[in-house]
Amino acid sequence: MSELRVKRDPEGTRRRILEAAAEQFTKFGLAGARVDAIATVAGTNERMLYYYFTSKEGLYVAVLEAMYAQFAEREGSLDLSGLQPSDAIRKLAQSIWTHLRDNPQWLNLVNNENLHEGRYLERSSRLRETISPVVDLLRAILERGASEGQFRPGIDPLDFYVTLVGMGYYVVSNRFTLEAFTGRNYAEQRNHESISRLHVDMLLSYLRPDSRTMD
Amino acid sequence: MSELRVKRDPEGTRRRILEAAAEQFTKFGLAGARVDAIATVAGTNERMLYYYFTSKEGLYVAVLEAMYAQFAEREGSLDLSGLQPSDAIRKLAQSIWTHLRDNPQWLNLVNNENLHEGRYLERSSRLRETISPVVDLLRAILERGASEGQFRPGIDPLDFYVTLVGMGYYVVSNRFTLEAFTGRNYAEQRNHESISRLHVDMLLSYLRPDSRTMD
Amino acid sequence: MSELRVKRDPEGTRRRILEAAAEQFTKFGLAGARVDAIATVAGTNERMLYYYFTSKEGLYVAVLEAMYAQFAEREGSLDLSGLQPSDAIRKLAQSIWTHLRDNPQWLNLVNNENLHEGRYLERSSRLRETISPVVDLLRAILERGASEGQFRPGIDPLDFYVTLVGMGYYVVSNRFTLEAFTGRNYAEQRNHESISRLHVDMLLSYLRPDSRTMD
Amino acid sequence: MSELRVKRDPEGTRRRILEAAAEQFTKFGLAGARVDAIATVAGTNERMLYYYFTSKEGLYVAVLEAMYAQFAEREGSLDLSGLQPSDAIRKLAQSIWTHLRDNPQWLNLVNNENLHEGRYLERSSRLRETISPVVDLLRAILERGASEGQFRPGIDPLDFYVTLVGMGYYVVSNRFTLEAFTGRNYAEQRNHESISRLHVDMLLSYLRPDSRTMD
DNA sequence: CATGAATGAGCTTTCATTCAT
DNA sequence: TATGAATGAAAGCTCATTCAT
Repeated sequence: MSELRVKRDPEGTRRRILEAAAEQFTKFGLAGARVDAIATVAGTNERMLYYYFTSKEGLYVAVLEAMYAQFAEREGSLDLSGLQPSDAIRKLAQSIWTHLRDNPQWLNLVNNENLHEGRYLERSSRLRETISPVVDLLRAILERGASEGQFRPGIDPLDFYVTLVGMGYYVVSNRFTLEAFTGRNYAEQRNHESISRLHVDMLLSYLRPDSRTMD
Repeated sequence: MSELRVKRDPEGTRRRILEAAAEQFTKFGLAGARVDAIATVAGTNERMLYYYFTSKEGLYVAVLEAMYAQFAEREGSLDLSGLQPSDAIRKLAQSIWTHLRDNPQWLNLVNNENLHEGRYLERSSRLRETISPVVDLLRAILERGASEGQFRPGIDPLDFYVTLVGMGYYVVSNRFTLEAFTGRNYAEQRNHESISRLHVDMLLSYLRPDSRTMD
Repeated sequence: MSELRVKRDPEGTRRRILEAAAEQFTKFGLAGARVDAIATVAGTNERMLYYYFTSKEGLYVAVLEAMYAQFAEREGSLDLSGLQPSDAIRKLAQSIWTHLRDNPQWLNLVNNENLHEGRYLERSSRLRETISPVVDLLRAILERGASEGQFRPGIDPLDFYVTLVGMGYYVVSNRFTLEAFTGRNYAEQRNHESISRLHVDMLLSYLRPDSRTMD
Repeated sequence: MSELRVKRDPEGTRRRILEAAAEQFTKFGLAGARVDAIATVAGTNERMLYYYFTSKEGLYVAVLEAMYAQFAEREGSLDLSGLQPSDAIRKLAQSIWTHLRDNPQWLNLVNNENLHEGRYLERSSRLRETISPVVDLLRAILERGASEGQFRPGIDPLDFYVTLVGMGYYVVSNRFTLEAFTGRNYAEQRNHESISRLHVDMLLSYLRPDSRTMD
């Protein structure tokens, strides 16, 4: 917006619309966002929005795809080679949680998508593969840990991954209602670190081979 | 709707509006819900909605209050006396998770409230006390477990509670996006039980006094 | 409103509604006034308003009648006996102008009635006689002045009366737009007195028998 | 309305809306006028009204400005050069009164604005200068008349102007209530001429230098 | 590629009024 | 006599979208 405007700049216009839409959809949801506001923020007019994305919903799907792509790229570039299994888990968790904490708008979009029962996600093509690399990575770590006798065997990597992500997701996504009820703001550095320590502890306690005897 | 309609029934009208609003707000969010649809579902006309709740937002706040009250009532009535500490944790977790899984609309409302950064929750009065009874209960269990040498000492009950709730919350709230990416539907009995088992295991592993040496 | 409320007080209720209606109609006009606001100000409910006055328009007509009656009563009680013709004119004018200045809301009502082309005034019965006593009074003064050689003869008392009233009416009724354009506020004592002096001068100059030669 | 419609005609659309609004606001006042009716009369839809004028009130202010501008233009083009002072007064008065009589809707708008205590007039910018040219003109006439010994000296031109305008304003603006009470219709040619003669006589009688001795 | 003008449907809200007790 | 509950119509305004240039 504040950047220098070129007269005919198709790619730039498209990109600015997408960025503005991302901002508005994450702030207000699909129903709450205004086409008019998106155009204004993008520094163009409503017509262009339809020119490039066909409809409000089309634009919403485009934003969804872009954000998932961005998220996947970030997770895919994680290098855990040469680490002890427990350290690898630690680093993986911290990486994901930090990313979530630093991109809370992203969570709004995901929540919105769940409100719509995933309808728009289905509409998009390239997806499923988005998540698998990280789960594969995790599977490898768990297997290595088990074979080395450090982790308990037989853990489902997908459930474990979902649990790990959920720990970071919940405290960020629900930071406002949580603060209202607990008086504790989990977006604050101190509180976030403190509960993250708890979460790492919990994950690693669970992975210990002897802990299994308890249940 | 299908219930017998009495001609003059202020309490009934009010209640039906509230129920219809709860349904619509949880389905579509504050912005997405239509006043007109709420009135129709409630079997009355739009005017009554303003008669009883002043505005759409006023109605939203009323729904929010009602749902939180309902949630608190349910959690408050939990009886864990006479149970071993670890069994008490198990029962508490199962109770909360079951409740969450059976009331997914409730989570939509909470997510919506987080989208609004908790603005409407602030507007309501009676709150904070809603959560404390359960946390007090949990604190007592943790202390008893620690004094009996079964749990590690020094655990923050609030962080532990948030973690516990979050485990159940995340898989239910995000069931649609999770299914899109993992192919696994956590609303299904089998998957829900399986990951719940993982979560209980994890909580109890963490609580074991010797697990602490690991980190 | 602030007076002591009796439980069953038909006359009081009716009177309070009428007073509240007068206030609201003069402030906002017929279209702008709100039935709901009238009831609130009157300290009763909307239903009573319909009980006593049938409709909003019925109430408006009642207010109109009441205010005209009040105005007529005031003018009718004027005693000009024993005064020199020119002094009688002076006193008559001052009396009317002061009354207008002190009851600007009344003018709003009259303007409103003119906006409606006098439709509601027609609906009322006892009227025409309202004005005649003052005009009769004025006619008598003019005739006496003429027969005594102080006033020019042949003046139409009705036109003269209309002119006289209009002088006071215009500066009060249009005080806001006049101030916006002239910067002079004719509701202020000083300005009102100054222009009133001009008006009296003008009326009396015109009445002088020799002034007629000029035209 | 009945004119030929061009498909894309921004200026025309804007103008037609303004004209329709002027008609409706003068007929029914700000509160009484209907946005829907304005759009229909303008031969467009309600949306365009907001497109060009932001809100109903915005449109009202635009109408106000347009009508004042029109009024000012008309008065500004008056040529009184080469006339005897008394004839100049006569011509000025006749010009203003005729204009008022021929544009009674304009008076409705002014009355409406006074009902609103001039709130919307304030909102507008260019104003004060609207009236001054005519007052300057009048001041010059009065001074010339005084220096030539035809008029009494020391007359305040602003008060004199207000009085002059008021004479024409009152009988037109209040023609309906006046007819209800006096039975005389001042919009009719005969009656209007008759009272106008009285008014001119009165103004000139007052201006005569010797009339001043009377008071 | 870009944009101002135009549209109709639908939104939340308010209105005057009537019903039932 | 008094009042809370109920209503339908319509108000002002906003929405996503399309047309014409």
